[in-house]
Amino acid sequence: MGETAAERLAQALAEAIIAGDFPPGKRLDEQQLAQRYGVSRTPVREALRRLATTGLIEVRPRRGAIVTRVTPEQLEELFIAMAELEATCARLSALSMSPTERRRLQALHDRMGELAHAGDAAGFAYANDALHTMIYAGAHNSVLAEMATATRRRLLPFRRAQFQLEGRPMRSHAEHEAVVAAILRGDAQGAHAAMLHHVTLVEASFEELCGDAAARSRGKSRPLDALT
Amino acid sequence: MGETAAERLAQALAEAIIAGDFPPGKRLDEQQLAQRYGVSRTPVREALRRLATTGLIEVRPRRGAIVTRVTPEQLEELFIAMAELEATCARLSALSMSPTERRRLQALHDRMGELAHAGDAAGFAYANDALHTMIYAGAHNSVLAEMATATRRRLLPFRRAQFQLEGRPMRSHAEHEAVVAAILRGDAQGAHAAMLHHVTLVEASFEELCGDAAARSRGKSRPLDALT
DNA sequence: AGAACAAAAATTGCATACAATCCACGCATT
DNA sequence: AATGCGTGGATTGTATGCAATTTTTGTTCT
Repeated sequence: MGETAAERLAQALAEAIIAGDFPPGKRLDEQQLAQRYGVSRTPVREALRRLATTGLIEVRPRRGAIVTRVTPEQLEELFIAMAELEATCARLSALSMSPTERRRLQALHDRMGELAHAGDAAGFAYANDALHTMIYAGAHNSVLAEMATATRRRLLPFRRAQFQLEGRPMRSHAEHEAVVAAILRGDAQGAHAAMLHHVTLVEASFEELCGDAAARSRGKSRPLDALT
Repeated sequence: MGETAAERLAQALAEAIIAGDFPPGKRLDEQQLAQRYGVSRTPVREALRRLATTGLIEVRPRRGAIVTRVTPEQLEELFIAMAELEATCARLSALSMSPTERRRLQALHDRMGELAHAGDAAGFAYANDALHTMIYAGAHNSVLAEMATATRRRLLPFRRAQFQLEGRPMRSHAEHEAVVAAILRGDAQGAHAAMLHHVTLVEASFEELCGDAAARSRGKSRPLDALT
């Protein structure tokens, strides 16, 4: 038990929410959660406050906590923010990645090509995370990296089923090609543009996956569920 | 007392830290703070956790909270992150500001020119915040705006005395000119570049203000104090 | 004298008790 | 019948007590 109970609880709750055990808008009763996880209300409260800072839940003073209802508009903003953050990291990576980092980036990208060809969606998804994380790190700025990973985590519920789309890994790989090539040749503007393009296509693919539910309900601002 | 005690405490502590009442590295004793503010340890704990998420303090499990010691390297990263965030907002503003927003931006910029000429450093500093906030808003992305304001807040202790530098408002105004002009003419790349340039110069001006303490101690990673 | 170990003191984390606020339901009034 | 108000229940916010862990201090041995 190296960590504190509140920390573990926050992790467990985050996973539960992402997994969809608690639907958006669900009220999170402190006493109930305390019983369910076998602790007192104090660490539950601390975990809730912590989750609130990640945007997963909202706590209104004296009115309890609820799982965040994310409207299509907010989702769009999140995707755009992630695109801009990743594009910025890609630009900085093009400028300041070390030779070693560039070699590793190339190696991972090549391996992802094999995975895409082999049709290994799960493996590709895992490696995809590593690739993006590598680009965050290559920017050599922990503040930006932290923001990017946080935003990525926040979008995770909506990107989960992404790579089950037929042919998505192959297309992703092709888009990565432009990003990686630009970074490797030190083309800052090119890396920025290519990454922006890539994430935009990922978002488009997401809307396609939803059966365009997001687009159709755009005007009504109906909150969305995560993909299960 | 509409708000909760923890909320008020967090605000009070943040102001105290920014004002320099608690120097970086200072240990924040829960009991001590509880007595000092006339509440129990519980809201103190909650306030500390909340401040930790803003980066103002650090809480190590079972080892208490300390005011964050920010090294020159971290400060550099914060400045760069802010520059990139603001540049991104400027780029998006160039693309998507409404005519009304553009008019208001122009008006504020003009007014700041008068303030700079009049030598009203305090007024200029206040309007400066409004200008940057306006550009965050013009990006029409609350996620990015939130990140930018948070980073700006976090750098506040180090930018406080900025505009007392002789001639800084005039130079700032000239740099803003390029940013505002690019936004108004819808020049995305130009707005991005101009804003990046501006914030970089602000950072340079900060280092000058420190008597180059930051630059000189770069190799030793000695934490910095805020500007009082 | 300095280092290593042990016990005590202090501080944080968690549990429980109490107080304040919000919400729902019911009743009275218009 | 609908709206406003009041009371009771439920839920969150705060205080305090206890357990666990860290830090300090004192002692002893090299």
